[in-house]
Amino acid sequence: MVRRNRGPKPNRFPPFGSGGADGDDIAVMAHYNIKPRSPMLDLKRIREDPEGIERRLKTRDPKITLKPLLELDERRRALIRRVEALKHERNEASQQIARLKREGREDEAQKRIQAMRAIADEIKRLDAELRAVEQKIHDVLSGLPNVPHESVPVGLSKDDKVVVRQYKEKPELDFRPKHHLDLGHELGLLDFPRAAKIAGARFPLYVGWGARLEMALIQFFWDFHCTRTGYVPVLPPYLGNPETMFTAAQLPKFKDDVYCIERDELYLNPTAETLVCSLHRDEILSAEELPKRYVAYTTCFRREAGAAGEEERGLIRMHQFNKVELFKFTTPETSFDELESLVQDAEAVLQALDIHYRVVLLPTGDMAAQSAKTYDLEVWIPSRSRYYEVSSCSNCTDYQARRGNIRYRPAPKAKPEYVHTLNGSGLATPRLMACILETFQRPKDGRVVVPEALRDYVKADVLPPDR
RNA sequence: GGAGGGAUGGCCGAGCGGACGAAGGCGGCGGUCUUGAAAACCGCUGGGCGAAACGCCCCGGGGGUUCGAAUCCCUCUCCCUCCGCCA
Repeated sequence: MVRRNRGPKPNRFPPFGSGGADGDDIAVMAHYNIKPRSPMLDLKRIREDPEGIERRLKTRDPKITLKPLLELDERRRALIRRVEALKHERNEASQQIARLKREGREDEAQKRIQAMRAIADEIKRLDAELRAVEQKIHDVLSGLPNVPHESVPVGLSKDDKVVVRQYKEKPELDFRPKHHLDLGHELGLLDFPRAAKIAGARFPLYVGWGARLEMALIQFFWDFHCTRTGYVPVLPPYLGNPETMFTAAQLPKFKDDVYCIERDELYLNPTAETLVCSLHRDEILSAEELPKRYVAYTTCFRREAGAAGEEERGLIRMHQFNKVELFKFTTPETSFDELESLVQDAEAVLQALDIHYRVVLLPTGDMAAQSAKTYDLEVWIPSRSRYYEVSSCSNCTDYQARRGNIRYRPAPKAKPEYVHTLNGSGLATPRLMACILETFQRPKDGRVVVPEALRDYVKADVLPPDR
C-alpha cells in the first residue's frame, strides 16, 4: 500500500551518520526486491483510537503527536477515492476501445482515445500526489515506536525500572576487587593497547587463556541453547542490506549506531536480532510451524557513538563483541507467554554458571523503539559496585513483522496475519567475562577460578592454570 | 571483475500491446462413484487496499512509452552458465 518514492537518484546511499532526510533510506530500498510494506503501526488502529494510542506512545516520548498523521491519512483516502474512480473509467474505456477496434469501428475508437487522454493525465497527476502523501505517511509512521504493553511500568527514566526477581545473593567479597581490565592485563588474558593498534579504542583483543575463555563462553551458550528443545541453530550472514536493517527497525532512526560499508550498501550487524528478523521476511508461515525458535551466534558491531567514561571501561561497552541470540516468531496469542519462557531460557544459562543476577522490567521510556515489553538480565560487577545488563529480552509484537511483511495463516483458508517477533540475548560474552573475572578472582595469587560449568570448555580450573 | 541466459500463482510452465489476475499440468482441498482405497469425473484452490462493490492495485523491484503493458523501453536486484580472481 505504501509505495516507495524512489527520489531523483535511486542509487544514492543514505549519507552515513548525517542524520539526513528520512526519505533517503526509503529511496535506497527501492531497488531491492521488495514489496511495498505495511506501516509499522496499524493505521487503521490509530484511526479508531487516536487518543488512546497517542497517550500510550507519549509514555515513551512525550513529544509524539499523531495529529499530522491523521491529516495525511485523510488526504490519502480522499485521493484514493478520486483516482480509483478515474481508473475505473479508464478500465472501462479500454475495454470499449478494444471492442470498437475489433469490430472495425476505427473512427469511434479514435474519438474515445482522444477523450481518454485528459483522464490519463489526470490519473498521472493524482497518482504522483498520492505517492507523495503515502511517502510522507510512511516516513512519519516508520519513526514512531511500538505501543507499549499494559504491564510495562510507565516512566521516562532508567530508574523507573522494576526488579522482578533475582537468583542467589549478591556476592560479598572480603577484599577490594580488582577491575577486570587490570586483572585481564595482569594475567595476560586481554591486550587492549594492541587491539587499539590494530583497530582502535573499544575493540577487544583476547590472548591465550583469555581467548580460550571467550571461546568457551561462546560454545557453552551455543551448546546450551542448541540442546534445548525447539531452538534451531543458525549462523547467519554478519552483514545486512538496508531492507534488513529497516525490518528490525535499525533504520532509519538508528543509523548512527551501526557500521556501514558504503560502497556495497551493507551494514555490519549490531546484534543477530537484526539478521534473524529478516529470515522469514516476505513469507507467509503456516500456523502449525509457529512458534519458530532460533538460536544464532554472531559477532556484533556497534559504533557506540558518544559512549565513554569510567562506567564503561574495559569489556563493558565495545565496538565488537560476541553474542548468542535467541529469536522467536510466534502467533499474537502466545507472544507474551513466549516472552516469559524466553527470559527463563536466558536465565537458565546464568543459573547453569551459578552466577547471581536479577531480572528487571524496563519502563516505557527506556525500551528500544521496536519493543512492546522488555526484560533485562543484569549481573553484578564488583569493581563498579553496580549491575550491568547481559541480556535484553523483548517482545516486539507485530512491529518488526509489519516492517518486514512477515505473516502467518491462522487457519488454512484464513487471511494472513502478522506474526509477533521476540528476541533475547542468550548471552553476550564481554560483560559476563567481566563478571566472571571479577567475581571469581582469588586475592592470594591474583588468579581467577573458572566456574564449574565452563571447565570442560576452557580445559582449565584456574586461569592461568599451573603448567 | 568480464561475457551470456533467466525471474510469471504452492511447484512446473504458456503467454501476437486490447477478451489476461493470467492457458495447461502437478500438488492441495471438497464432492460423485466405491464395502474401503486407488483410478476416473466435477468443483474450488495467490496476495494487498477497502465497511463493501459486478471497485482499485499486484506477473522480481522502481521508472517510462501508450487511450490501454505480463507483453515495448530504461534501470536496479537476485539466480544460473562460462572466463578471471580469491579463502
